[in-house]
Amino acid sequence: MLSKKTKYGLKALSFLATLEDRQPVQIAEIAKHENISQKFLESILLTLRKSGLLGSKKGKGGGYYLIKDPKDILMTDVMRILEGPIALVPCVSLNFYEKCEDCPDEASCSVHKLMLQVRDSALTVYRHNTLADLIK
Amino acid sequence: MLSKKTKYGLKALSFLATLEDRQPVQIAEIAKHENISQKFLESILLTLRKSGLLGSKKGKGGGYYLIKDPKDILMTDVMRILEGPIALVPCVSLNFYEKCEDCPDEASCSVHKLMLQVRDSALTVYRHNTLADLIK
DNA sequence: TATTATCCTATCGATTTGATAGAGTATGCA
DNA sequence: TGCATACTCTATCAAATCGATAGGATAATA
Repeated sequence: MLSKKTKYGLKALSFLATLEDRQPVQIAEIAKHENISQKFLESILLTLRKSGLLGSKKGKGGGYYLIKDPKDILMTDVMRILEGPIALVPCVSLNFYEKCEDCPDEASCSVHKLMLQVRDSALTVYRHNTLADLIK
Repeated sequence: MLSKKTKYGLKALSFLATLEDRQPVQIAEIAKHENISQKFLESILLTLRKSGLLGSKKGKGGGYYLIKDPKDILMTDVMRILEGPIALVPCVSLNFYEKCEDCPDEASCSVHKLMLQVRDSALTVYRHNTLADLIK
């Protein structure tokens, strides 16, 4: 299941992408527009800023804004920042690899074999979608 | 993330599928072979039996066994039984559909659009894999 | 200097997860 | 019949995660 963090983050990014200019938008405005708890959204936007997708400005006239062009923001990056691993098990993760302690041999593991395919199919989707694609 | 329930369930099914005959196999034997907590596995096998994938026999010489041929057991079914929805959000689920309360219009929702693609790509994988494919 | 709006940490209740305990029930066999 | 075996079922539990909230710190604007 997709976490609400990811869901809200995607919605916030999409909203910012629909705006013509790149002027800062207040958290309150985004939260209201997307029906999201403002305080919860605060922490999400902070994550997105720290990972380099958003810029921010404090004080009057401040808010959050996209740093890059929506067509240059890949879903692979967004998903990894918000949701974490794209793979369903750590032993098939490219960016968050971990060995299973109960599994003696990955090559002969049926779960590994299946989840490798699922990961690749998801990766294909995320690699072919930018933020610009989502708001078309 | 894949739950351990699903992971263990898949491993148990795979183990049973590798056996030539369809004689009952004790929980203890499966648990030992796959390094799984026996009590936890008990509840998983019970689920698989109730959903029609496994048969069971009580008493001496009892245990669990596959009812169908491994090549007739689709991963779509196995995943839905063990893990639940294949979709990452309920609003794009075929078998567990639920409307998002915060989203006024699915057609214009960017999350919906992306998750629809992810669901379809995962479905394709699960539909093309049977239990027989996993143990090859 | 006052106001505005992000930054950051800490906490909290609810839910889920993985695991365990133990009594009940059906089967096979002597 | 009686006993051993192995699944059946319910109840419980600790730990982790999730979604959300509170409140003060910090920086920018006017």
